[in-house]
Order: sequence, then structure tokens, then C-alpha cells
Amino acid sequence: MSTVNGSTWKPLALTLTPEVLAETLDGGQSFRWNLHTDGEWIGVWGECVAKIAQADDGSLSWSAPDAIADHVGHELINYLRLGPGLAEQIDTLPWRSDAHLAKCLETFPGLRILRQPFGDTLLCFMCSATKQIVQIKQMVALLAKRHGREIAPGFNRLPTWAELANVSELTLRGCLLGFRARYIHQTASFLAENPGWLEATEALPYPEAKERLCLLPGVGEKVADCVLLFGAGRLEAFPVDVWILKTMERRYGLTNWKPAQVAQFGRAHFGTLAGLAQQYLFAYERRATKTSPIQPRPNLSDSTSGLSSDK
DNA sequence: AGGCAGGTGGCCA
DNA sequence: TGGCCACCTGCC
Repeated sequence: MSTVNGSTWKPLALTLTPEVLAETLDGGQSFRWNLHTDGEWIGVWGECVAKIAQADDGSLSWSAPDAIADHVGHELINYLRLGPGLAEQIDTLPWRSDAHLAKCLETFPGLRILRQPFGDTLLCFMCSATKQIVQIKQMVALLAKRHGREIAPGFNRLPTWAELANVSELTLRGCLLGFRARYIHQTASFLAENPGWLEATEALPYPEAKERLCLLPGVGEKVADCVLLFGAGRLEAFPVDVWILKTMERRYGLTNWKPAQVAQFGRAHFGTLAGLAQQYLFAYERRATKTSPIQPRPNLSDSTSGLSSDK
């Protein structure tokens, strides 16, 4: 179930605050990591399952089922982008002339863009339309459980697009997908009829790749940008969702700007790593909302003294 | 108890 | 191009 019996713990060349770790694994980039009561994260991506534990000093270590531990250890480097270069990339962002960006960068030190499998990322973000993270996680958990292959005892990968092509729309609806089921079914059919299409798309330069992704039913600019940013390492992709719309209005004065205009502003202002900047802005805005809600939820039960008088 | 949620596609001026 | 609306349904 929720345990990974496996290899010994090995160190990761990464130290983060618990909050940044949570924001990285479970902040809306990926939907298959869960924090367990013992404080360990367990996650699945591609054919990998891993546990990540954090020491009091913030340093991280990982473990995986013995049978796939070597593979996981290799993939983890890529998935978490543990190679050098992040600090240099951050430094090229326009934080020197953008005080709000500077604030976001210092609030989430070490926050990074994951490098997830392309097809999996497409599936997850096709599920994401008008859903919150909790619900997206439920959908993909069910998709994996019911239609994905088992990769370790108790853990399934997400179904591949080839596998999804054999699942009816009605069956997909059983995974809480709602109207997204039709899009996913149609996309699976299209991809089954066009072998290599997805792989070719992943290899294309950003503008062409985005244009092609938008041809898929259920994929618009926002989803395409998320897939390219989180599933293909295209750091110039700048997804504009309701959160970014809100933060660009609040922090940059872009009142009543439309998504396409905000996207253009983002690319112009933040440059070729706009997507990286976007992730910091996104994290900051989510935290600001959690800390001091713009619209505090009224506690209706306080309006009576505990005795409810009906009628 | 209902409204709302990290969009997209289609239809109308 | 721009604005509106239907599309599913489980959470808060």
C-alpha cells in the first residue's frame, strides 16, 4: 500500500526547507506525491517509485524498492534536476529590477521545475481543467490503480496513451474525470492512429511543440504550456492560469489583462526562463492566500450559541 | 447545502 | 477578436 520496502537510504545532493520540498513535489507540478504520517514523501513518476525523507537539517535522502532501485536512483537526478545550473539560471532572472520576483525567490529557496515524463504530464494536465490539486490527485490515482501497470508491489504507473486507447469513455468517467473523459478518450484515439506523434512533438522547438499540442482535444494554451514546462523542460513556457492572472494583477498591476496578453508580458519581462519565474510567483501567491486569505471563509457556526433553532 | 474549481471548445455579434 | 456558456462532479 503505502510503504516502499526496499533499498537502504541514500543521500540526495539537495537540502530544502520542508515547505519548499512540499511546494516542489506537491505544489501543482506533479500529482503523484503524498506526505505520510511518518514525515516521508512517497511518489510515482514514469516507471519509478521512491520515498524521500528529510533530516532535521533539511538534507534529503531517498529509497526505492530493491528491484528498481538502480533505475530510480539514476532517474531521480534528472527528475529533480540535481545537476548544477539552477542557481545560475535563477541569477539570470530579472530579480535585480523586480522587487516582487526577488521576494518570491528568497521565500522559496531551491524551488525547482521537475522534469516529468511527457506523456504522463499530458494526461495529468488534461485532468486539471477547473479542478483543485486534491481532486486532480484523486483522478490520476484512480487512473493508475485501474488502468496502469504495476511497477512495484502496491504501486502502479499511469496508463500509457496506448493503454488509454483501449479504455472506453464511459469507463474513464468512472475515474472521476467528468467531461474530461471525452477529451482524454479522443486524444488517446488520435495518438493511437498517429504513432510517434507525441515523441515527435516533444522533440520540436517550443513554439511548434505548443502549436501541435493545442491540436489535441482538451488541450489549450494553458495545458500545453504546463506539459512543456513540467514534462519537457521548456523553461520558456509561461502557463497562465487563474492564479497567475491574479498575481500579475495584484503584484504587477495588470488589471483586466487577458491570458494571452499576460503570457506575452511574462515572456517579455521574465525572459527565456519565464516558466521558472512563474513557478516562484505561483508558489508565493498560493502561500499568501493560505496565510491571509483574501476572502476569509465565514464560520457560520459561530453565529449561534450552539443551539440551532430550525424554522 | 450548494457553489465552486490551476480550462477548453463552440457559438454568437 | 471578444464575450458568454456548457461541460462533470467531489470537496470545502
